[in-house]
Amino acid sequence: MSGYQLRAAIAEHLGHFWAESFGQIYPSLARLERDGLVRRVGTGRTSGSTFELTPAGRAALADGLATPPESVPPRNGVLLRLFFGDVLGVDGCRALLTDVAEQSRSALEQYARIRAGIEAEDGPERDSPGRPYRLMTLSAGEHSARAALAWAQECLAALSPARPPAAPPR
Amino acid sequence: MSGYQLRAAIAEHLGHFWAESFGQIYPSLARLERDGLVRRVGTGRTSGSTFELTPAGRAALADGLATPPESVPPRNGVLLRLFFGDVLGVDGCRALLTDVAEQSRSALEQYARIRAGIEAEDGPERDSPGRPYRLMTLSAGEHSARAALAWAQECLAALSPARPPAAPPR
DNA sequence: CCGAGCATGTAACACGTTACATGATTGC
DNA sequence: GCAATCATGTAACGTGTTACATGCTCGG
Repeated sequence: MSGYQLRAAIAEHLGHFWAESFGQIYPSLARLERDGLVRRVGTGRTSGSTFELTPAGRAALADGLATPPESVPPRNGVLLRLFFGDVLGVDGCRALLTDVAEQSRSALEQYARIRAGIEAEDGPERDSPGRPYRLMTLSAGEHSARAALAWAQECLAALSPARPPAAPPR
Repeated sequence: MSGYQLRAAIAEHLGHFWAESFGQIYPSLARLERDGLVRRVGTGRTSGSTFELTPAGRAALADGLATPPESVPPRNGVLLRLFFGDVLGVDGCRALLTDVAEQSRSALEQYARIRAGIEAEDGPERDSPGRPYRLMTLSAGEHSARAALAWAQECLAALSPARPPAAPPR
């Protein structure tokens, strides 16, 4: 692939859990070529060149995948705001939570479409070695979105009714 | 609080979803003092000085909390590795997933302890305005950890016997 | 007296994004 | 011809981490 195609492929297939910018991709591609891990293989559809993994590159990939993922220090802006909910105010919290719920719902819809697409696959695609793993990453998104939705709804329920019920209008 | 105490408080109370390093805290504290948002209030237990929010600082805090949280581009090392599961190999994937399951379980245990502590609160603590919000952030961790655990178990089940992965329930 | 914890700060470094500059090709 | 898309790369900037340097004080 070319750098451009690579970015498009990453956005399409890994979009839910990974992102790369051009500022990362092009220098990386240059470094990989210098180190003999990818090879410039020809000119693409327009003017750019496309790359492919060398055997050494494929080995380096397997190696990199085998290293344990480094845990990043967490930074959840929603939870931080909610933790200071008494400073933010109930309305602000509600807005935050309805947003989470909405985003979770729309993520779930998108995942359903993707799942339908994968499950409709037929022929050689159906037996591709990567298919089970695509389904697993998809399932991770589904679990995570369902959990976020359930949580947001639970919090909204806890927030909405004033526990001591006000006198109902009559 | 002093910068040191601040870091300890963040690690203790926000540890599941936020982290700050000294390299962040001290320069920030200096900037906040320069801008009149915090005030140096005295010497702490040993030799350092402690700070408190000024009224302007409290207003700025409320303001900052009200701004919508910026969404960070996702970077999930586990899912990235799993996506390339056919390159990584089944054993590597299993190791990844058992790790997720283990970490989720231990997180759930810790959350249970924290929940017990909050629910055992009595007297003035029980009516503190921040209490419901502490419970909400805790609940977020619980939902998320449960979802991660369920997902990991589902994937492990799909991986262990030579069997096509079943769609998750629901 | 000494080690552990409290406390402060800086400097180097890595990372990653954004914006910008530039240009080729293709379809209308 | 022109807009959209494909394509490449760099430079500035911000952010955050890590490691280091430093010193106090309190309990044993």
